[in-house]
Amino acid sequence: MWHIHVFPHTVFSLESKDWARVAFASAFSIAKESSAFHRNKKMVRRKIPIKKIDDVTARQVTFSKRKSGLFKKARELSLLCDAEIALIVFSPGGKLFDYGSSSMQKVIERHILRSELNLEKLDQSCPTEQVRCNYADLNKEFADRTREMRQLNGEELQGLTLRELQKLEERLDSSLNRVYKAKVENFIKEIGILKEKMIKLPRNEICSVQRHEHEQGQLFDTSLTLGLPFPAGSK
Amino acid sequence: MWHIHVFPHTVFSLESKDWARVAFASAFSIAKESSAFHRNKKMVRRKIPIKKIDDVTARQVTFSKRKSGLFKKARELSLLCDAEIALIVFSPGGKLFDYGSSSMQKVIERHILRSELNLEKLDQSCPTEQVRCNYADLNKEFADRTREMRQLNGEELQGLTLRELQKLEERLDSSLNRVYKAKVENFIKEIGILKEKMIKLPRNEICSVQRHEHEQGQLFDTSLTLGLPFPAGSK
DNA sequence: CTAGCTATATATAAAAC
DNA sequence: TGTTTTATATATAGCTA
Repeated sequence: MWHIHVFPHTVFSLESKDWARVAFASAFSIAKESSAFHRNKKMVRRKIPIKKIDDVTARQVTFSKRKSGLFKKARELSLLCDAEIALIVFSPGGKLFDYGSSSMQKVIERHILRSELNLEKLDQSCPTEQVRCNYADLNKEFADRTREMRQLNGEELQGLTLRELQKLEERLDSSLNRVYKAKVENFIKEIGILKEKMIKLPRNEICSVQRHEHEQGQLFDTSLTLGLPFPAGSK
Repeated sequence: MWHIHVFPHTVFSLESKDWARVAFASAFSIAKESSAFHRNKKMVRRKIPIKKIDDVTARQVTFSKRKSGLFKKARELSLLCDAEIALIVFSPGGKLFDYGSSSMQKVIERHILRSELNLEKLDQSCPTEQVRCNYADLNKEFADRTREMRQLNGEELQGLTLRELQKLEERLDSSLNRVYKAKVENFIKEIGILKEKMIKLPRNEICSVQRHEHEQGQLFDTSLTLGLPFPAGSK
């Protein structure tokens, strides 16, 4: 495989070297005819570091451009993926720009619902009609969540189809895997801590350390049950 | 100074990038005639229309990618231009993602201040103490339930102790067992139904039954995948 | 779902209007 | 500020692991 590189970014690959030469030779002679050959453009668009732009004018221009880009992206994401989105932007000058995929208010309220921190504030002010509506929504969502969790607990499985059971099982299995991994990580960490302690202790205290290890026996048993190779160097 | 390399030995140097571009463009158009080109080419990254993506998997992937892009842009705009920004996104599945350049709440409050619509609404009804209490309770319970389910899903496991992880694993494992059993029962039942149908049918229709069985192939595959050996992590 | 990859599509810095 | 142009930087669709 042969490559034609037009630095710095473009690479074109060809299977035959001869072929590449011929192609390029032709291209070169054609290119020489071009007027573009004789133009000399300057290069622009440097990469900028992500920190506050010092120059005021440049900052404003960038703000304007990037803001419109951001809103466009938000709109697109909402449309493409059927997501509910709220975007609020205050310019440095204090001007407000916003976008809400459905109703700004609905999205914000939904957000507040999820945030315990905001709960106090919510209690202070008077909830609106919409909040009460959301109360019903929350109630419904809660019921759904409860049913889902029952099924995750392996209850109420009668009504499910084979396919649904299959999905449930896969979900549980992957959850189990993650939990297992977390446990193993935790386990390895604990082993590390124990080893460190052991090294630091003077010889005449080793005994008590060993007792301590024994108390943690379950920890070791667990690892063995799961087929973990015993960590190298541990005693 | 730009270079065009025809590897490994031939190098053309050009003074302007335009030269290189034109030369390359010609080379490329010639190259396109080559069968070698067509053999290896695979076209990717088509432009997509901005409307809801039908395919569920693709939608999820796109959501994930674009979401991170959107949050990145928001962060950048906030940093570059010293703007106050709040971004709230609910996935189609109801999961919440948010970003606030300062405090989410501060930005939202500032937004609400600016919105006359909200001011009117806020002046309206005050719910009773009872409703507020229930609402808060429900909200709290919902949050708890959500956290619990996340853990059942194998997320947010960092804070848990080894013992808690162990319990979680046991719980998942027994759930998995129940689901597995339910599935096997379901499976056996379906097999029974199929057999019964087969017996009832006259001989000359056996053929079609077999075709039917074939269409249900996944059911059998499923059972094989699943069955045996017992699901990972089970004891 | 997370993570990379490649080729393309988009966003955007700079400059000029 | 708004737009357009240009050349580059970045985002991301479709795949794959």
